[in-house]
Amino acid sequence: MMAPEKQLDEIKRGSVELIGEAELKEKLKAGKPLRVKAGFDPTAPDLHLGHMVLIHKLRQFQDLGHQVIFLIGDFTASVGDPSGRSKTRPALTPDEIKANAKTYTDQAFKVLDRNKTEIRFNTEWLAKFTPTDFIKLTSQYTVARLLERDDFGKRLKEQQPLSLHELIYPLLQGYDSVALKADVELGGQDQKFNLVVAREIQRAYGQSAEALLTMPLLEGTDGVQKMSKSYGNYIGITEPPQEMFGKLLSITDDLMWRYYELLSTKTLDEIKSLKAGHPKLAKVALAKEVVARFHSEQAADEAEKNFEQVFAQKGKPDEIEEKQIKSDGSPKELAILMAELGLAKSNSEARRLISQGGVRVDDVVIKDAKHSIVNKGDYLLQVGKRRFLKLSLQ
RNA sequence: GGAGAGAUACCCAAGUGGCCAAAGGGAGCAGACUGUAAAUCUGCCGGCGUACGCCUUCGAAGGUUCGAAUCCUUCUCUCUCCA
Repeated sequence: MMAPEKQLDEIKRGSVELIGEAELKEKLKAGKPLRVKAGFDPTAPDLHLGHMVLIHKLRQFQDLGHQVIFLIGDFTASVGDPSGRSKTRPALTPDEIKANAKTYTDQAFKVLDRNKTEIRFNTEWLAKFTPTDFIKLTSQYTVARLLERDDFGKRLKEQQPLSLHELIYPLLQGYDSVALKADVELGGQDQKFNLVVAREIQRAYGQSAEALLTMPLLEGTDGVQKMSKSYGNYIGITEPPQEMFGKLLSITDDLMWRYYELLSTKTLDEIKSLKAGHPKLAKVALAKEVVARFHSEQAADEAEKNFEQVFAQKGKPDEIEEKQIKSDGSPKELAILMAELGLAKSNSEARRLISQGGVRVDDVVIKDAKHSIVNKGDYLLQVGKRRFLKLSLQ
């Protein structure tokens, strides 16, 4: 095993904060593999690059020879995390959770070593909680201290709802660490409060407090808000290579370096030399690296080629979705066709797109909102810069 | 338990009887410019119709009125203060 100091350097790389460093060092010196925990919420079945920041870090722990615990918060998910207000989450059935969890782990194992990962669900211990257990847990912490949390205080001030069960959430999450006897917990920066509570809960239950490693939140493709499915600014790791590549190239330059910092396996020196070159080249390299990781080298090459073809040379992708529509011989209004084909949400929207010059048929910009397609045959429809569809009118 | 405030379109937020499909901002979409970057500028931004227009929408359900997001009643939810 690597020397404790060197391990610490590796562990801290890219992180925001490491709490409990001294104890961690002691544990490392003891030479026993650490139990490293990170929790995930199985309400959304898809992982995106934002989750990968954490998983990437978990992988590093694995490489250092530690035991990684991939905790699926199936119980806490039903409690509802404090960030989503007033939306009643549909209660997932055990089957759905199982299915989500499988998708989750399958995706995570593109980065993690499956054989070295312990997968756990927190219903395992939380579902067995008796009222007595529950009271014992809740008596370990005071309301005032819970209200110290920014989220909570802010919501109170802004007159937003704050439910009782949300206050309890951090305690439950903290108990996970007790049940798992975690030595280290990873979490996003936004999880800091919950994580700190976990340390105290562990102490209250007679365990040594885990070290906390917080990672920055990856901004989504908009470059402002954290990557999240609900903001629609995410890059899902199961997205097709071309999609992934395109999204990565559309991020801002500043954001690109963040992605490098948090997701790339490139060394700091390599990144430095990329910074000296043209940003476009660096962005392509990033996009290729990510696509290669979640798909394959080959897919990455193809995605790049396709991209250059479509955008740099204003060509078309090699593969374009095809749809057929039956014609009765009468002229078909383009706008209506577009709505039918899903290229626009409504006829009106389609008309707007057309009159704004955003629609091409066989490479010709159509500006007449009343434009109709008369003859049967094949047409290539293009909306905006990147949406293509082959229409076969029969 | 008592008193008060509030719920408006994807989000924030104006609007207190007709001029409201509903100001403004953000997000989004399209165009110009580019490196499909950012910034900037332009247009659009509930649905249907080329348009005058029509239909559905302002927490929910009823009611008053020629006419309601706006007034009344009940209900649901949230917040604040007091106990």
